[in-house]
Amino acid sequence: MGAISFPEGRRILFYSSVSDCIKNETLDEARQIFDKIPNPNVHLCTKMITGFTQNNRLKDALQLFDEMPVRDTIAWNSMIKGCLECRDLAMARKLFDQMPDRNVVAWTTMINGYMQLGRVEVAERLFREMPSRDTAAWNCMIYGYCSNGKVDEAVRVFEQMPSRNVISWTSMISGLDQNGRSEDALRLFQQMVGYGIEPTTSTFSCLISACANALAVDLGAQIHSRVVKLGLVLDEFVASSLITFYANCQQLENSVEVFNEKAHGSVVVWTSLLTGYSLNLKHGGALEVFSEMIKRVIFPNDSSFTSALNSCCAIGSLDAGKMIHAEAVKLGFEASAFVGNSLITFYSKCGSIQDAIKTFQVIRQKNLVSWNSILVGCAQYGHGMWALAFFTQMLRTEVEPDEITFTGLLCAANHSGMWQKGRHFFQFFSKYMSIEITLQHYACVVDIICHCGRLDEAEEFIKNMPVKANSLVWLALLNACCMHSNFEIAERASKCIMDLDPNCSAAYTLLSNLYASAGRWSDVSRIRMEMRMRDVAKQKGCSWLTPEGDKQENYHNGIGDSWVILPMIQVIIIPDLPLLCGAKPMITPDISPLCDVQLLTLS
DNA sequence: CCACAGTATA
Repeated sequence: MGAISFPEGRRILFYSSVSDCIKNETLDEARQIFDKIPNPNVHLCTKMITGFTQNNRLKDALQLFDEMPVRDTIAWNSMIKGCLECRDLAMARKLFDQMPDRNVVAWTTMINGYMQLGRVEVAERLFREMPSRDTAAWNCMIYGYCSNGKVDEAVRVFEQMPSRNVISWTSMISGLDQNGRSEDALRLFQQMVGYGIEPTTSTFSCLISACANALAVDLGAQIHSRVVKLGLVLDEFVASSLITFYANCQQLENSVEVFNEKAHGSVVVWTSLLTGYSLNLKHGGALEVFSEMIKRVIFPNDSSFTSALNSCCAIGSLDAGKMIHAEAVKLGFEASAFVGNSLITFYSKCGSIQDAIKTFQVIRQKNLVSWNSILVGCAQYGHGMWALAFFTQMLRTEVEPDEITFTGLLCAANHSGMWQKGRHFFQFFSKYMSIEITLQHYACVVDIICHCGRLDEAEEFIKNMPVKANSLVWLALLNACCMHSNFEIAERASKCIMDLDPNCSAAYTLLSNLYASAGRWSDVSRIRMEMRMRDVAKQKGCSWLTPEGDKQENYHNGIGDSWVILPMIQVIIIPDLPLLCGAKPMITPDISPLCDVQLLTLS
C-alpha cells in the first residue's frame, strides 16, 4: 500500500537526506525521516544501524536490526561491528554465532574485536578456525599482535603471509615503531621501497613518527621534502607527525613552519604543536597555543590538557594552571582520569595540596596513576598521615599498588617522622604485595632505619638484602653516619661505595666533611688528594623548581642564584615557595617518575 | 542509476 503510493524518485530523495543527517550527526532527525519511509531497503537500514552504533546507541541499532525483514551479510557484519564499537563483546559473539553465512569480513571483524580487548588467544583460535583468509585478515593479525605488544608474533605473521599489500607493510612499520623498535621500522621501510611498493599517506605518517622516535633527523627531513612534493603536507596525520618529528629533534621553528602551512582545524595537529613547545621547555609558547585553541573553538583533548598542565607545572604558575583547570571543567573533563591525574600532580607540585585532593575526589574512575599521584603529592607536601590514609583507602579498591605506590609511602613515612611505620610498611609490602622491591626502596628503608638512630642495624640490613646494594643505598647510610659522627661505619660504607662507583663525588665530599667536623685535617686532605687523582668531578645539583615562578632560564642549566649546591646531595632553598616543601628541606631518594623534584637532605 | 561490512595513520 504505502510502497505503491511512494514514487521511486521520492524514495531516493529521502534516502539521501537520511544519509546527510547521519553525516551531520543529527541522528534523531535522520530517524524521523527514516520512519516516514515505507519498507526501507536493507542498504538504508544498515546505514541507520551504523549511525546508531557510532553514536553509542546500541539499543536502537539492535531494535532496528531485529525489525529488518531481510538481512544480508553486510547488515549482519555492520551489526556485529556496531556491538564491538559499543563494547558489547558478548552480543557481538552471539550474533556472530547466529549469523547464517559468515564471510571472511565477519571473521575478521570478530578477530579484531577480540584483539582490541586484549583477548589474543581467542583471536588466534578464530584465525586458525576461519575457513579462508584474505590479506585483510592477515593484516588484522599483524595489527592485533602489535597493539598487544607481541611484535615478534606480528613479524612472524608478516613473514608467513602469502601476499602483502601496502597496509601490511604500513601496519608492520607502525607496529615496530610503537613497540620501541623504531630503527627496525625504518629498515623495514627501506625494504618496502626495495620491493617497489608505493607508500600511501598513512605510510608516510607512520614513517615520520618512526623518524621522530628514532631521532632520524636526516631521513625525516628527506621524507618531509618528498611529502611536500607529493602535496601531502596538508594532510592532518602527516602534518602532526611532522610537527612532532621536528619538536623531538629540537627544531621547533620547523614544527611551527609545518603548522603554518594551513589553518588547521584538527585538535591533534594543534596538540602536537602544544606538546612540542612544552617538551622543548618553551612553556610560555605552549600556553599561548592552548589559549589560541580555545579562542578558535578547537575542542582540546586529554593530551592537550596534560601538555598544557605540564608547562604550568614547569613554570610553577598556579594561576595559569587554574585557568586550564577551569577550562577543563567547562568542557566536561572534570571527571576524566587523564586530565585529573595531571591536575593532581600540578597542584601538589605547586604546593596546593588541598586543590590536589579536591581534584582527586572528582575523578570518576580513579586508576593506579591517580592513587599514586595523590599519595606522592601528600608525601612531598609533608602530609605523611594523609598519604597513609589514601593508601588505606586504596587497599579497599580494585587498584593494585605498585612500586611507585610503595616508594611514595616510604617517602611519606620518612618525611613525616613516621619511622617505625615506615619499617612496618616495608615488612608489609615484602610479605603481602607482589611487587618488585627496587634498590630505591632499599635506600629509602636504610634512610628510615638510620632515622631511628640504628646505624648498626641499617648496615646489617644492607648486608642481608637479597640483592646487591648499589652506591645509593650505601650513600644513605654514609649520609647518616656523617650526621651521627660515626667514623667506623662511615669508613666501611665509603669503601663499599668506592668499590661500586669510584667516581661517586658525594661519598668523597661526605667523608671529607665528616673528618673536617672532627678536625682530622690530614684525613681531609688525603681524601681531597684522592679525589683529584681519580679525577672525580663534583656534580651540580639540578631541580625543576625555580625560586621565582617564571624564570625559565634558571632551570635550563639547573642553576639559579638561590640554590645551595652540594655534590649529589641537593639542598634547595626555595624562598618564594615555602608551601611546597614545608619549612625545612626534605629528604627523599628519588621519589618517582611522577615527580621531577629530587631532593636529598642533610637535616 | 547508487546507496551498507573487515585490515594501516596523530
